[in-house]
Amino acid sequence: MFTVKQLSKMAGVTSRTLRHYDEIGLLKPSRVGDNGYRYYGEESLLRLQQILFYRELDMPLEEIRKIMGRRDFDMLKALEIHKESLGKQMERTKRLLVTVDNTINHLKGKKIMSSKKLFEGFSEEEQEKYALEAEQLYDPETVRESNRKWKAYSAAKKEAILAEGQTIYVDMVAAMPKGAGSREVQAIVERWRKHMDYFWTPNLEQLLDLANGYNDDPKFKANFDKIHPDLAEFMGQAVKVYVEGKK
Amino acid sequence: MFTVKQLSKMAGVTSRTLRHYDEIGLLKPSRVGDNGYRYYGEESLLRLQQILFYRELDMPLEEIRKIMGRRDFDMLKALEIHKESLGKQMERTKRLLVTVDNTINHLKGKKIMSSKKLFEGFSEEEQEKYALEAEQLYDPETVRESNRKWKAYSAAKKEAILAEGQTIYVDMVAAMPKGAGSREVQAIVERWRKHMDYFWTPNLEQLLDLANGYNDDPKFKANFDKIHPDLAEFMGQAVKVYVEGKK
DNA sequence: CTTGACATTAACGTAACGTAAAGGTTTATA
DNA sequence: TATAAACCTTTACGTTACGTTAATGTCAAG
Repeated sequence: MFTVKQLSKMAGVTSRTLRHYDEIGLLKPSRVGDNGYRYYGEESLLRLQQILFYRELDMPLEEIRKIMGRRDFDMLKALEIHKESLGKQMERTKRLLVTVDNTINHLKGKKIMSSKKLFEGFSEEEQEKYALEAEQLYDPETVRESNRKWKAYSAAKKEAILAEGQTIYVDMVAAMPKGAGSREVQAIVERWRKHMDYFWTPNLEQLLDLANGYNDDPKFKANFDKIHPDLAEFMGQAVKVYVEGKK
Repeated sequence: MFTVKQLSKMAGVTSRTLRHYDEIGLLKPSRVGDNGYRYYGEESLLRLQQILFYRELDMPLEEIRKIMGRRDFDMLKALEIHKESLGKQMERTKRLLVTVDNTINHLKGKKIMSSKKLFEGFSEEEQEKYALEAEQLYDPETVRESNRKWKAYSAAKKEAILAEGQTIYVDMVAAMPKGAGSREVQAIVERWRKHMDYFWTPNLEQLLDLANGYNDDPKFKANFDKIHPDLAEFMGQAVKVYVEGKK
């Protein structure tokens, strides 16, 4: 068990940072003493390391929390992806070094640079930086494939489950005119929650994240759009009402 | 001449960012039209590029402004230092990649890692990142050496000037009990300002930055401490009063 | 001459902590 | 055993570098 100071020194962060991560639920201490002191165990080390890798790529803490909160979060897979991302970062820095050299020669009059060449390496699809990591987030393939529960079902059962999902979404579309807060819609959300049980059992917060994921992730959204263009957003609202009602 | 949108697209920043840089005086447009539109010329390109290089190393905008506001700011020299700094960044990333690999093997049970090895590459003298760049700021050697005015003096004259500086600081220490706002101290500040003229003629804001630099820069402060432990701080206060009185 | 893409200022919002302030706890040492 | 140094706590306001409306003005093209 490590104290705040010990862990912070090891990882090169301040104790304020650890307290902040506790506050936002990103890294909770393994144990809290009667005196209120935070104590971190070995597991915390690996988790903090992961957080720092994500942070290294300027990923918002909120998103880090979402990714690491996933039921199918795989640390080994995450580390492999970090390797790729860090590699991209190195390439970016290399391009910047080239730009520096070019600019030096430009200033010495040995070379002429176009306006846009001056900024080569800075932007250039800057979202691609941690795009890889983010992709890991709400890709339905990944979600199902990596799930033990799902794998255990027979082929026939899988078919049936997927069909059930379809009817739920179709029913939801039919109920949309009633409004997200209506009894009918909320009943369907209840069915949807039970349905999710086939894959994994999310808590209320994760349930909300999942429904919002329908909006955020393009692949997921595309599937919903096929049923109805407003379904994805409607689901988000309906689940929000549902979750708030449960608390 | 480029519009906000054009420049922002080239450099990969938002127009809000450019407006912000204008606000804080980091990058002013070359010309402002009667309609209030900002127009940026070729010089702005190089300046923005510099800013982005500094920003790449997580340097606060305020510090960037200070460095680039220096009378002896040398773009070529700055670019050379960027090369070094970016090189350090690459080494850091390399170490992180090693840490990723080590952790992977650790998780696979092929290796045992010490707690601190888990965080290798994250901190490790993290201040050194742009220490090089910041050093350029208030290092008296750099300042004097790179100054044309100073170089032009004869050896004897240089001696005399440095001696004059000493008497000013000694007089200042003697006047400290009178208080920073006292007539005596303010008179010495006036002498000090004239004295600075031998090196370069700063405006009021730069004068304040310089005096504060006596506090911030360890090398500079060490020299002052030899005369009196409170001199550096006192100078800052006295000059602050002086500058505020002049405005 | 209108429409759409651009520009402006003003002002409030946010993320990830930094930085006191005011106070309890633990540990080393005299 | 006392007491100081070094740790820990919560509370709360401050800061940086913009993002994000909102309300409005301007310019280029059809």
